[in-house]
Amino acid sequence: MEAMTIGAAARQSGVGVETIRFYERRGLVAKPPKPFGAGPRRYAPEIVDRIRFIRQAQHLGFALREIQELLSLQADPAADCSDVRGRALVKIEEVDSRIAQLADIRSALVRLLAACPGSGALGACSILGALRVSEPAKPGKGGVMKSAIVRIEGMHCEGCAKTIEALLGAEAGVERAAVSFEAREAIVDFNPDALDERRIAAAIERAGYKVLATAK
Amino acid sequence: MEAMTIGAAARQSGVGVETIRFYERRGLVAKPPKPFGAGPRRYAPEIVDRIRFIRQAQHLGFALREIQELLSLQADPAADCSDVRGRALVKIEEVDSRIAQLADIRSALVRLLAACPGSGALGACSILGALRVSEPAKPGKGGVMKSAIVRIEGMHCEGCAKTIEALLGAEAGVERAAVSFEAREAIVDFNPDALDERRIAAAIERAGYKVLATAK
DNA sequence: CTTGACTCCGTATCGTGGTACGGGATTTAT
DNA sequence: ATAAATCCCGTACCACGATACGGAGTCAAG
Repeated sequence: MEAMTIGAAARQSGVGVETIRFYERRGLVAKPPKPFGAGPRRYAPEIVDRIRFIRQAQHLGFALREIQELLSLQADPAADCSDVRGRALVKIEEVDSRIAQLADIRSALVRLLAACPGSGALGACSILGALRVSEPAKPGKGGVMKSAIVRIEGMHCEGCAKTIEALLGAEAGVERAAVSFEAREAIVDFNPDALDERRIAAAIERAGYKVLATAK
Repeated sequence: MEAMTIGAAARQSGVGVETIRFYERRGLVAKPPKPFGAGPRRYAPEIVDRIRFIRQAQHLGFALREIQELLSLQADPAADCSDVRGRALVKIEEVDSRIAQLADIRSALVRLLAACPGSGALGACSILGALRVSEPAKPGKGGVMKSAIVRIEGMHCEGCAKTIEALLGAEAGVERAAVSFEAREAIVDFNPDALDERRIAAAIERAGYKVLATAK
């Protein structure tokens, strides 16, 4: 196996012909020179290794642009192993933050599910309701901040208080939320343009607690 | 605030004008009819709610196509809350599998890092070497699995236990995590190449609980 | 000497979620 | 009255990683 056509190279490296051409256009692999006269380009077996390298790195979450850098690093005599190590570290951090982000999404979804009655008319669907309510809330755009004290019934423990706090904190327009299990109340600072007491109460009730009254 | 121009609607819902037009093209929001004679289209205030709904759902990981379905569901008198619930469940599963995939990537990267000398010539770089060779270890390929029992302080209720469990499950390298509120402990099976007890403890403490000790 | 398989090369298309541009009409503020 | 802001509408473009298409050339086998 000394030199092969693009089709053979594609089969050996497990990608499509078009993909190799695509990598050539992107500068990830070299395009062999046209043979004298006519005939197909001849690919050296190293290209297969190079393509496998690319696919491996992709599996690890590296983008083609980053793989390109790894490959030039590989060709650079002045490059040090710590350069590569650094890139791996950065990638781990990226993966971590993506995971954390997904974990947030997950817990928000779980929260919605937990508050959902499970069946019945859509008008009462707490999931759709939660989606309807919230808002992006501009960060402190000089808008007046309002404060509400909400009495809550049905908390069992400090953990419930924390749950409600997190819930309120996630609500759009809420600047700060403090829930006391002992005092059975929540103190919520919020942007009145984005939110009102009714909505706050609704958010708490959606989580399965009872709101007694709100005071300014 | 009865009807507004597209610009006002955009400001109120926190998106750009172009985005609203884009949503109109995608059929996510209705395009108000042109007023008789001349003048800008007039948007009803409901559009703001609808756009906020869309953004909220996006935050939860729903694609625009899926949001479109949620919106039609909302308009469908025959739709049931359980339909919505089902979609949320599916989305959670998607999020979970994406997290699992990222966890695999993470542990592969960590493994590479662990084997890396940290500096020196690239020829000897084990990371590049591993990429050159094929195939990252498949999960459960005889890799030793370790088990740890972690005593936890600060759980208030069964919900706390579930929280920690989900958290640990999302940690890279964790194969299985069971948290008992009654026993005040977590049993974690994990890949020792990707993780150790310190990291597990750190993950739990990050969530606000206290770890007492770990035993093999 | 024809058929089929393959190559070459440029260009177009996909899906995802938008953003940008440009020219003309109109509305609002001064 | 005029300038600045907005609106309208179509179209083009961004990243990302490919995949598809079409017409022409080349090659080996039957």
